[in-house]
Amino acid sequence: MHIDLRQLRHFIALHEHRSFVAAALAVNLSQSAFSRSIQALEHSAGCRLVDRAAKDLRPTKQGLIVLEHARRLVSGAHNLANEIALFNGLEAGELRFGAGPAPATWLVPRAVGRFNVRYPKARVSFQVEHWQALNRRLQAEEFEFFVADTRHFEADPQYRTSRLRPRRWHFCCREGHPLAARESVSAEELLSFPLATNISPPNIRKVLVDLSGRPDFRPAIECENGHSLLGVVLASDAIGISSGLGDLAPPGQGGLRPLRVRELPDDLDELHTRYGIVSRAGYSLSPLAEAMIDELKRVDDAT
DNA sequence: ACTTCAAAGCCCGGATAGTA
DNA sequence: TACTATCCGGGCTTTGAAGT
Repeated sequence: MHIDLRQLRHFIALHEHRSFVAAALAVNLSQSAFSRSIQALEHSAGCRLVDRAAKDLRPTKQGLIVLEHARRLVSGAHNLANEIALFNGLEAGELRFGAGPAPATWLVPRAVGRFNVRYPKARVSFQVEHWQALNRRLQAEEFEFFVADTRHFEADPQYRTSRLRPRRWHFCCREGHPLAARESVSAEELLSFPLATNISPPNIRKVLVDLSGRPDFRPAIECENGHSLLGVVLASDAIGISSGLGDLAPPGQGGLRPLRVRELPDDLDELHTRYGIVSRAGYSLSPLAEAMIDELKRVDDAT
């Protein structure tokens, strides 16, 4: 059987998108070229790899075997390219990863900064998105890993998760805010001000629903960009959420002030972050990805 | 040993037929 | 109607023979 990595990539894309049209689009091919690529792979294998009679285009038994090996081979090829780049250009490879809004405000920029000092020739691009979009990109092999809340992935054998230190998050307001000087505030007082936050993390959503008593609670201001939200908090009377990753400034520096809410016990599990590194199980990471994860863990440990 | 060049092969996109 | 398969022509790459 002749092994063609391009065809294997196409087969993986077909499995992920479950549509010739969508998969062709994802790999930048026309539908006809994509269809022929899958046919050529099936011809090489000497059997059907996709059950076209099934509406979800599921792989046949042979297709599942090919898929399993295809993932390993494609990942191996990527790692090989990166390792050769490491030898040839002294860390001149390319790394792409993703980050959730909260880690992207503080942890990721610091780690990327340190990484760049260590590997000045490496090209790094990271994208900040909601966890579902991060997951889509991970599955499409656009990312090697992402840094985000790991709750959605821990129990799923398709993923490998590595937890960072849990941190206490706080409601916060600007210095000079009517609540800033208070030792503690009630939920009612807190919610009398507009809330500017992202409610994607399930723990934050649960706390807000419990505090407000409303299952459909929505903040007044929502945005995926953590920096923008904290900017709103600094420029208004809105209440925000500091991620516990170093965005609170010492008093007197015009930064954000944490607010203690009387109804929330300090040991409440939902008040702690569960950030971590999420990658695909069964895929080894490139040396650059490993190096970036090391930096993320070092920055996490140092703060 | 190296270069040139034509033929063959491969892959592509567009158009369209066939099917559920 | 949406989706996959096939036909066709164009462009690029590879191969191998011929020439230097």
